Amino acid sequence: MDALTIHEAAQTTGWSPRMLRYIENSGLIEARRSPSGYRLYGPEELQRLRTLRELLDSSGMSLQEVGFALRLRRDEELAGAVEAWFEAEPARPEHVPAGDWLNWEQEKHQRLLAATTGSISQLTETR
Amino acid sequence: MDALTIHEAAQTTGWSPRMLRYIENSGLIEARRSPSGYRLYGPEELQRLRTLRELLDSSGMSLQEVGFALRLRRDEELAGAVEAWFEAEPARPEHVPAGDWLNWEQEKHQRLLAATTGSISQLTETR
DNA sequence: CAAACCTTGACACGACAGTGATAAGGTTTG
DNA sequence: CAAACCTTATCACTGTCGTGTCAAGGTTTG
Repeated sequence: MDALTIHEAAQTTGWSPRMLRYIENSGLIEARRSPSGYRLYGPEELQRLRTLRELLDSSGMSLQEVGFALRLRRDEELAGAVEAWFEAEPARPEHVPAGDWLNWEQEKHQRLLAATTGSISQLTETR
Repeated sequence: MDALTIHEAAQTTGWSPRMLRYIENSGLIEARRSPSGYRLYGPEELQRLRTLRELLDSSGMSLQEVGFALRLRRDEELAGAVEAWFEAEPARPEHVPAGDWLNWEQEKHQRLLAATTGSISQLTETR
């Protein structure tokens, strides 16, 4: 039986059992379950728990941010939308007729949205 | 003078002046300043403010998460550490002698740390 | 010069993240 | 079978995010 129960896993990884459950339903590290529903932590999960702690400590990230990073790499569309927002930055217009620039920006906004966010924009409509 | 003051910018973008300042010191969108220190929002900033709102609304991200995404793309080392953590996932050991596996994980952890986090590890030491 | 802006800093408040503790009930095991 | 686990759910508390508001003081402008 090369798997630990939640208390044992907590022991070797330095997390509390509470946090192990919390981490699990944040989607970061899920333990497999015994027939009766007990969490079982194998070598891989213990490894990830230890490196997770290390990651948080050394980088100053929050659990939630790691969760977000996970979301970013799982959700292609989300990553694309974020990417698009950052990429749009350098696009500074040089010469637009005075009085028109504000409006021009509005239109550009529309164009960009249509071009970049793709199916996300369905959800947005005219709100 | 093709730039708006903070109130005007708030007006056209739908943010409050308060939030414009908040967004600024979260590092997301910085307005240039007039000689006396007033924030001045040009076309580009207005554009970004509008698309930022769109991004938040359509993707369900928080401001803080966009801020984190920014940090991720500015801080190479941070991105590397996160990447390394996710990449380590599939590396599941197949056969380790019974009784040794727990220890093996410990060592692997050390190796991985040394290999991936680079100069970050200086900060971590033996804490 | 007074009204209407702007600045930074602070207090406040609801929502949520992170975490412990505790309750009510099922499982494993000496 | 009782002790020592496990499960989910909930209450509670601290801290941070997102946001408004207000204070004290500088700037712009009719």
